[in-house]
Amino acid sequence: MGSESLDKGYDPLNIEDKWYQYWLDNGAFKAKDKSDKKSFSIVIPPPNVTGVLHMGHALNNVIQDIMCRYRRMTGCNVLWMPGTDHAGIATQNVVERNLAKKGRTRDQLGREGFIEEVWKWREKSGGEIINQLKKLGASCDWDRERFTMDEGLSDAVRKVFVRLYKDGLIYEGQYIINWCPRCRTALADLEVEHEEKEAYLYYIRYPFENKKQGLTVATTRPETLFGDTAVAINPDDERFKDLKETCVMLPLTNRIIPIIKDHYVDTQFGTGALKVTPAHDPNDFHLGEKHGLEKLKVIGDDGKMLIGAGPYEGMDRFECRKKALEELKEQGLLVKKEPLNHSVGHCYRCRTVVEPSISKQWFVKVGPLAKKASEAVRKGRTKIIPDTWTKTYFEWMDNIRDWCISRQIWWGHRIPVWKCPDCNQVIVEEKDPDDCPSCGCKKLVQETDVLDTWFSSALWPFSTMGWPENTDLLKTFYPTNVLVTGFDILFFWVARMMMMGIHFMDEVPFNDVYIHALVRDEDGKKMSKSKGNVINPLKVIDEYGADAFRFTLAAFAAQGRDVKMSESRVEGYRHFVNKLWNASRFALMHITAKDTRLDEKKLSLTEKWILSRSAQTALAVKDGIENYKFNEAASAVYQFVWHEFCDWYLEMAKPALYEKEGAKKRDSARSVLARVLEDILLMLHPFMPFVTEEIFQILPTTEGMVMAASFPYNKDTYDRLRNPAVETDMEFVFGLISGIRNIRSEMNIQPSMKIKVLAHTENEKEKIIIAENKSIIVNLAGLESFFFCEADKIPTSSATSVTQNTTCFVSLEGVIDFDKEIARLEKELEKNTKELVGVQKRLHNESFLEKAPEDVIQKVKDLHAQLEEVNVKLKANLKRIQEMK
RNA sequence: GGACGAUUAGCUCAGUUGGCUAGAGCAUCUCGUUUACACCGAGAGGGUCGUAGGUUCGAGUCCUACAUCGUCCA
Repeated sequence: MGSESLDKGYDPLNIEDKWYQYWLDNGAFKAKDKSDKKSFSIVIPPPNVTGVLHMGHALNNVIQDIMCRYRRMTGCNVLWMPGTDHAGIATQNVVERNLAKKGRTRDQLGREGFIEEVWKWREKSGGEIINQLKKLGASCDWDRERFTMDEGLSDAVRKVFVRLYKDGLIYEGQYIINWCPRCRTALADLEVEHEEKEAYLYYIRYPFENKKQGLTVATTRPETLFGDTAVAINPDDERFKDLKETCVMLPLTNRIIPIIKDHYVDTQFGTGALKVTPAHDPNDFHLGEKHGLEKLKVIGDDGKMLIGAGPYEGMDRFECRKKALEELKEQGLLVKKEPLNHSVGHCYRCRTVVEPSISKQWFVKVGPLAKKASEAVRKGRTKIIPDTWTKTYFEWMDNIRDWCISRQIWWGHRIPVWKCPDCNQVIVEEKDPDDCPSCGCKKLVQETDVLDTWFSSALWPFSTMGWPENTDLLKTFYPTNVLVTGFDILFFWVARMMMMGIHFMDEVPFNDVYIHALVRDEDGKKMSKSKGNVINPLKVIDEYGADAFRFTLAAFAAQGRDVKMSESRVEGYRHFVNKLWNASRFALMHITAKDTRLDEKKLSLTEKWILSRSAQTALAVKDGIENYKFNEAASAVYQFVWHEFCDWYLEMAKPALYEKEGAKKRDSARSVLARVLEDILLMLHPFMPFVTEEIFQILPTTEGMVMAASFPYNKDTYDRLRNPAVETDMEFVFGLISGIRNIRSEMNIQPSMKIKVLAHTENEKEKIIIAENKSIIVNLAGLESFFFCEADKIPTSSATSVTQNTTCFVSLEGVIDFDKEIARLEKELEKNTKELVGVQKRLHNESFLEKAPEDVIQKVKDLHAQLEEVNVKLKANLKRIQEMK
């Protein structure tokens, strides 16, 4: 299926779609309901059906995909369960807006007609995000895709509601809740976003009955005064100790309200007198309950004033604030106003200022559920990573308030509660009842509210696997291994899944929760449409390819730190994809189908070295992915591929590959090249699935698809190939080459000019390494000749570089610049001396020798010997050159 | 007001249980088209690791305080 030859540059266009389809056709993403293999499962955080792919989704799903692809390569039966969420309020808003364009409203359609309209919308344009996830390369088991409004999931929702109700964990009650006057629905506490706003604190005088003086209260919301049913003061407040009056007159009305005393009142804030509006403020609500005050609702569900506001009835709440203030001023009751910053709650779906309002709603009593969910994390049955979020989780769980689950919208799971109009019987059942079980009345009325969307998403880990049936899927994959999510829905979703999972499955929904960072713009600002700093992931994919984009996300996804995204970074990693592409192109010029046999006993130093490094890198990638350190995995493989494989190994292998050292060496080089390249493709595949599949399929030495291949780490191979001694020897060779290159560069010797170098060393091992790797040094340092020389035959007119015990003399006859060489050596000597002094200081410190561990002391001693050796040689070289001048 | 996080090279960030001569990428400077790649190669410069104390033989790493920035909660 591969192309016949590789183009000079990598072009992701076409290639990506081709392989994605190929994987689908081959069922590569499919999970088995039952299998002998080890299972690994993740449920996707279901994106809103209204959603379009943004950077947050991209990061979230790339991380999941990396893990899933990796686990498949280690032989697991992997389930990545995909789906979308019906997003009650958001979806209803979208469909309503569409209707409005046609000049229609949902009320005109009626409930059933409107819901039909929503389903039509969903068929046509809902779930576009699923296709976008495919562009990313997400390897979800798409045949199992679920939607929270599907029949099966809806049944689960109903069952859960009924059971919780019967367990006494769901109740209906008249409470103060957060009301969005635009969405016309209740919101949970969590769904309110607080924002710091500049406003005024108004001081309003509430006169005593004799119309003299009175109490001055301070408020930011004067329009609520119509709902005041008391004024509260602190009984300990000195200012009011002589107060005789028990009542005040409520301005702009003719009502008289009592003065109550309560320690709750903050004597520091405002005037110490607090207006109490139980129907429109959560704190006042509790104060009202305590003192048996009337709860007078004066702001309607549409945000307009109710009859209690007298002449202002029907006026918008903010307009009323303005008008009421004017009137108060006129009457001389507005004492003063001062600027104040305070936080104002906004609807998280439409940004409208939320109105705390009293209303009849359904609640989940979360206390008992939260306790178990909290315990599960405390006992380590679920681990939150990074650990810092654990504290946040506990804080929320331990101070949790009941969860308002009813929403006054139409799109969602309708609450399975019926009331009998005749006998007021409440019926809560899984199946729609025909008649009242107590009086037989047939005109039962179903609750009109629907459930909070998060109520159904809380069931996601088991409802998607077929619960309440005890399916094979559940047996195989529940609890899931890990949940990957952003911290913004830790409470909304993760915490609630924990509660529901434990309650209904008797088992936590996931072993690990990995919380990743937020994706921000390059200045670290949150991306938002209004700021105009949004980067569209699909555009990035179009321009740079999904592989480059994925690798960028992985490389920047360090734990606990936000990802700052900019296109130039993606561009950088596109270069990496291209580098891999070209290295493969080079390899393909040499490798044939026969080059699969690797004789590990007949390898050269460089071959042993690259195999050792490859083994080490595979381990680093494995560790990185398994420990959620994706950036470490990514950078390990990046460093290896670019700077070890390409920069060193390929260059060193060229003479052998071009058959300058005989057929045997050529074949060995070929098979090592084939092997290492294959390992690279395998370890890169979780990060860059497309380009690795393309190359893998073209390589003559590989079979099948890279997606189904085995990850190149296992303990036996690692122990056999990893060789630290070889790495040390190789580094010595690199040191020699770099030393000579440095001289070439500093002395402005053109790369095309071949030079003569002599080496002197007293160290036998170094002599052997040099002799064995002579041709490599000659090639990579651009030498004309390279020989050993004895101490008495040291060339005079040469620049020198010291590597361990070896000194290289770079012959510069006629072209040597003595001053330059002296300066160069002095600089090196200075650096060396500085280090040497530091090390000596430590070795002369008795407490160091006494208290430091043995291995550390030995290390320092070795280092000292090394430095001293080099020091002596540098000095000698310097002296010699100074005498020459 | 409470909680958490950040502060390391010009920029973006790594840096395990303290053993470091503090790393990488991008950017900068010099040289160079040698048949995988100029989306490239070779070489170089650049940091008193936010500030002040403390613990320790030894601190970028641990502790305390402060400063600046950011996020969440009230």
